[in-house]
Amino acid sequence: MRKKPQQARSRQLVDALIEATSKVIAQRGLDGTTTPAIAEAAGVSVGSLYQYFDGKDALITALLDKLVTDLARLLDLQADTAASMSLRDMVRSAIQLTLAFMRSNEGLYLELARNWHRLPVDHVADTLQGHILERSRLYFLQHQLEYPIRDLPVRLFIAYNSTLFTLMRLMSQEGGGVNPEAVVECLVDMITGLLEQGVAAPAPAL
Amino acid sequence: MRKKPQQARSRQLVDALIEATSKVIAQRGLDGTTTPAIAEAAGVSVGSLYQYFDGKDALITALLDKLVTDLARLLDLQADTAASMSLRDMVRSAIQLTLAFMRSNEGLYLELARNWHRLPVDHVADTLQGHILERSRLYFLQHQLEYPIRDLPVRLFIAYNSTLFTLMRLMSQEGGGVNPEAVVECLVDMITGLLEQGVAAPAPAL
Amino acid sequence: MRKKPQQARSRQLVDALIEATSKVIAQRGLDGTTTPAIAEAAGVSVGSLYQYFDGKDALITALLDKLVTDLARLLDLQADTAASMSLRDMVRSAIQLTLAFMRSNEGLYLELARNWHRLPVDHVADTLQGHILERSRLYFLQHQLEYPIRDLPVRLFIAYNSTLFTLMRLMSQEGGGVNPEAVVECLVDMITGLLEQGVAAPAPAL
Amino acid sequence: MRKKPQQARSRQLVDALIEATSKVIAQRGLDGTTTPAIAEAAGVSVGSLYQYFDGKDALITALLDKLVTDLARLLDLQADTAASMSLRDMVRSAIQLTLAFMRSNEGLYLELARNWHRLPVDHVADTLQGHILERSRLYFLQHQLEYPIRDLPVRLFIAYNSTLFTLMRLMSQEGGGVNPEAVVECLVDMITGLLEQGVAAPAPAL
DNA sequence: CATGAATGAGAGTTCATTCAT
DNA sequence: TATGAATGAACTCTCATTCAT
Repeated sequence: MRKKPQQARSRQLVDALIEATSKVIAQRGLDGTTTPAIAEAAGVSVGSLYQYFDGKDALITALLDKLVTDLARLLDLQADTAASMSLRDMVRSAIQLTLAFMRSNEGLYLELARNWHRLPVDHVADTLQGHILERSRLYFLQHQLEYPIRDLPVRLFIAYNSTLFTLMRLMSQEGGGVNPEAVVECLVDMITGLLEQGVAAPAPAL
Repeated sequence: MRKKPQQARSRQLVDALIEATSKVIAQRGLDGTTTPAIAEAAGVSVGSLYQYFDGKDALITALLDKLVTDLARLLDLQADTAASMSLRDMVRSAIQLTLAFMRSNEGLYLELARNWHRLPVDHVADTLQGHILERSRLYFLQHQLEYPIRDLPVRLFIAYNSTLFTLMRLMSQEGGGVNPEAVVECLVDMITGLLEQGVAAPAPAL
Repeated sequence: MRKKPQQARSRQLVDALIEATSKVIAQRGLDGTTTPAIAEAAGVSVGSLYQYFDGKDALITALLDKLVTDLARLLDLQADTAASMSLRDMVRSAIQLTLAFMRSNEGLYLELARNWHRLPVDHVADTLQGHILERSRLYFLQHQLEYPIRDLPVRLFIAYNSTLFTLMRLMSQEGGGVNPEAVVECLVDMITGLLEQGVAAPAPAL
Repeated sequence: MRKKPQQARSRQLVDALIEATSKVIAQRGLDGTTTPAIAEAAGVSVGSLYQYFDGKDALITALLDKLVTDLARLLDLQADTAASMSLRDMVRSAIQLTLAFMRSNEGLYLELARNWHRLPVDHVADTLQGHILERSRLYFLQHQLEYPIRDLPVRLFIAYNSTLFTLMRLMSQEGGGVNPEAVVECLVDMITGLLEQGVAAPAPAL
């Protein structure tokens, strides 16, 4: 950020610009997200945008920073609720939450997830990974499962990448032959299995 | 495609352009792939490019069409080899093949997979899906597993999306904390489990 | 200037702005001198800047006006000291003073001299020219050289332009092959000769 | 230069762009020399400009490269003519040539000289310096003056810088009080003296 | 047919200046 | 009066596409 907003008005502007960025990404895609488009969506001139942000990338980074906060809060909430669930129910809950989240906000999160490799995503990833790891550790402890679970980071890495991409693809071709409910249920089975395998002995080959 | 290449030279030119497209994508990324760059890589003028293709998108479509053929052939080969394997070994073989494939060709396939949602990917997806479904059907029949497997399309949908994205992420941060071998092995377990569940009774909750 | 500063605070502000202008020019060059930068350096808002100055040009004009006063005072001082010197020593003294002056103030004067033609320089030039002419007249009178010297204004015009530009170029490529001491000494000879020729008969051709 | 012009038409364009650059500099000054202005003056679109030049700086560099060639040729011509002159006449001839040169081309050279420190001038300076040094060496040899002259590079450095800036200033305020002929004549005396001093013993102080 | 010159809309960015607060 | 938010014209540069040669 170039200048620190010192008046109330400009703090509003900064928020409006980030909000506008999210709208534009949602509506026109990441490629259609241009500085003119953002400025227009925020109802200000391009100049104002550059008063507070170094450019498009800075705006997107700011948006991601804001989202990661929201997301972490959401995850905490879900974790509290999920503490008492069975593993399977917890996984289902998490997946359904993710799906709802990606469907919300006019597809913003879907578009961001799709374009992850073009975004400055390290900070977000680290933060979320930390959150999830900690939450998982607690869950397993509370449920008196032996801990540390075998390869927990690896299992979680696979778990959320698999879930994310599968859901992304699901949403991208919704109405295109795959039954969403079936996918979710099957995904729940798979992820539950993945995590259980970290506790029990490796499954024998078929 | 504007013109159907009927002379040998024209067919060579078309091939050269598609080949050039793949090179440029691999070397400069999808965003850096410009028509002048493609023409130059093909040793042809931009004008000629437009003689045979409607534009950049048409070239990329053509490239994908070509790749899908190659891929199908590769899959067939692997399927023949895999016919005699246990399910787990077949899954491992498929995943390792996928990983090797994405690493090959100077990262072309990785770049394409990353940007799948910006590409005209429907045809590719349908073709591959058909291939994989058919191959799987055969495999299960040969192994005298009851057939039709419960929700086979859904399970396959989840299987390849999970695998693809996890491997993509793995490659994007190679050397960044995750152990590739462990991920692959864990992935093998997970996918094997996913497919087995279509055969056996649903796993009871933990 | 928009307003005449009548209160003490206003006068301080005006001074601070001019001072800030000189700092910014010295540090960022004339091209990098922007009104926001000046305001910030002065610890004032852009708005205030425009309360007291019509714009960037007015600020620079004010800076030059201030500098010409300082310069005239410096010249007077030097003139007093130089009154008793031989012509050669006086010339050397003046040149060394000029060099020191241009090196001072973090290169401000060098930057101004370089960009003279983009600056409102007439007033400065006239004032200095008057000063120098008067001082020279006095010097020659005191040293009982016949007066008026032939073409004194012309000789002085050549003298300071030659000196200024040669020193500017010298400083711009310091460490680049030319020996500063040798240049200064040679310059002293040349300028001394130039002035002497106004007294004695024109030198015969070689 | 980005692309090498392969067709005759584009070679013309390259020339037209350089020509346009010189016109724009002459007419609107270096600050007014923008890529749109150059493109318009050349009667082409901005895009064409960027096909052959990396930008404004590249165009200016190309212009300077072209000018240095012209200048060197001019200097050689003058040197041949001047070979038989007395030192004073040669100096006068050179100064008058410089003045005429700077007045030509609608003030282009004047504007370039004024802004020397903002231009990529190293190549030009080196080339000209080499030319002048070599020519001078020959001249002094031919006139059986002892060689090497004391501090020849230093004397030449002073000679052309003094001449250039004095003439620049003269032209910038033409009609403003200084008599051009008188300045030139006086300058001739000064430069002649400067060079003679490298041959004879240093002049005694007045 | 092949060529590559030419286009121009549109992106990102800067900064002198104004004006509501 | 002081502030700093807001403006917007202007600039540099890119690239998909067309079309004269």
